[in-house]
Amino acid sequence: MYSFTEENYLKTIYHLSQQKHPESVTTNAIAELLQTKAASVTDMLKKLSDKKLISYVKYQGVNLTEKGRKVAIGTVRKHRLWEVFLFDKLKFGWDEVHEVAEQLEHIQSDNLIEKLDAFLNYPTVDPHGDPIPRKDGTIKNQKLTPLVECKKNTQVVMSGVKEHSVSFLQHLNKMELSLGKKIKIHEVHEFDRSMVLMVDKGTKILVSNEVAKNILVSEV
Amino acid sequence: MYSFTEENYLKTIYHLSQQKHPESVTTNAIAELLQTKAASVTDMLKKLSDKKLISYVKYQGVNLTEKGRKVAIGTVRKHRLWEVFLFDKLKFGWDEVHEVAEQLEHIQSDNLIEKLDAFLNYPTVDPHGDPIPRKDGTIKNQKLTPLVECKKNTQVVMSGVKEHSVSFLQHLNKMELSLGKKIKIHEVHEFDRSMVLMVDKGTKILVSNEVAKNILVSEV
DNA sequence: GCCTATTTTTAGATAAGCCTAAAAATAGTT
DNA sequence: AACTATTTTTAGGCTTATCTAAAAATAGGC
Repeated sequence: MYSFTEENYLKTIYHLSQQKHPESVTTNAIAELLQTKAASVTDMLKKLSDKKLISYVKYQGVNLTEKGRKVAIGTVRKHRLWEVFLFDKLKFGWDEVHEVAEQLEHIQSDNLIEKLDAFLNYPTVDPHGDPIPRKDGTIKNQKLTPLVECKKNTQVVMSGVKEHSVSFLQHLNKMELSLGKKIKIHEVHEFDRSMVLMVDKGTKILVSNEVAKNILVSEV
Repeated sequence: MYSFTEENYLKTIYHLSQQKHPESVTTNAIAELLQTKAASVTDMLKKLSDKKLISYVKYQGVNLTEKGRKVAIGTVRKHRLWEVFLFDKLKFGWDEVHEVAEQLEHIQSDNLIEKLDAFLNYPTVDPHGDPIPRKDGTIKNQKLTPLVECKKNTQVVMSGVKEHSVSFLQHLNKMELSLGKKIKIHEVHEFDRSMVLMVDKGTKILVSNEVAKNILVSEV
């Protein structure tokens, strides 16, 4: 139905319109996320606009139409289901799944996605804790709290990450921090806002403020 | 490494050079299998030749080089592993797997294929009984016999198909004939060379000569 | 051995998606 | 309100993979 490239543009516009608050998404922002040039983006915006997938006013940025949003969410759904497959079944690390899912998300077959969903037992979140859109396009967003906001002595469960970079995820691997771990905030250092955590009742570990800002937790 | 299109051309040339006997594969044959025009094929043959993937002499047809053969076999391996995944894990019918595997085979990740292979428990054949090339490029070809060559009262196991069309596979579904079934040749009608089979010691069924020619069996 | 039918290749175009360089529009500062 | 810096768009080109139509090479029948 839609090309590899069109799906990527729509997905990118969707992600950008989620972040921050913006009324509309800018050409440069799209170019940066897609690692391409602004001129190429403008070209594609015209095409997507002709196909009624976005509303686009020259120099004013873009927004997804309902039609475009459906395509974008469909792509996100496929991406995250494949990530679950790679992580749960093929034993990829959570730092490795994204790259391969970027390719798999463009496979065209509704039947495939439905069967994959069933095979994975209808997962609700991907390996990074991000929600998987349902077939009907709805997304159940459980709101997670940045670890950094937790008070001393509270007990929480690691349930997501804000930052998705490979280097951050690998850093968490080294610290043996992964989704589902029970975390008790043992101490908060005033000086640099670093935190001492007790993970799964094991040894205490120290995480920087930078790391604590990017870990998302939920109540026990 | 190689584009979607290049992989498809190489795979097609590989399949054609397996079929029949031919010293070299013709432009028209490639065009027909790929559902494209001879002129387009000529263009691509030049490019593949420049990349040393095929040996190509104008008007004389093509052959894969060792390099090209490796790429082709790699693609066949990926295709067949994905077919096993779709059939065994996602419960696709054997008449449905090919189409989706045509897309999945082009996903680029050696790691993915190794992990998929392990997850599937290192299968040796795909859902149609075709051998899955090993990682090193070798193919273990167990030779199968067309059912039509079997004598009355012999007992065999259905282990492959010669014809891969969706309509043939669906016809076999209707007859409840699938790989692994034990078949006893109960009778062979001289008149039209049709055969009466006893399948898994159940009821007797009649298969036409056309069908019997396209079913491959091995010894019990 | 020639002549015709078929196959294959060449020539010239098209569409998608990308690029650079230049022009136009917008936004921020005074 | 004007000037400058930034953003965005336009213009013109490139590559990949495709096409049609015409030309060239090959193969088969006599």
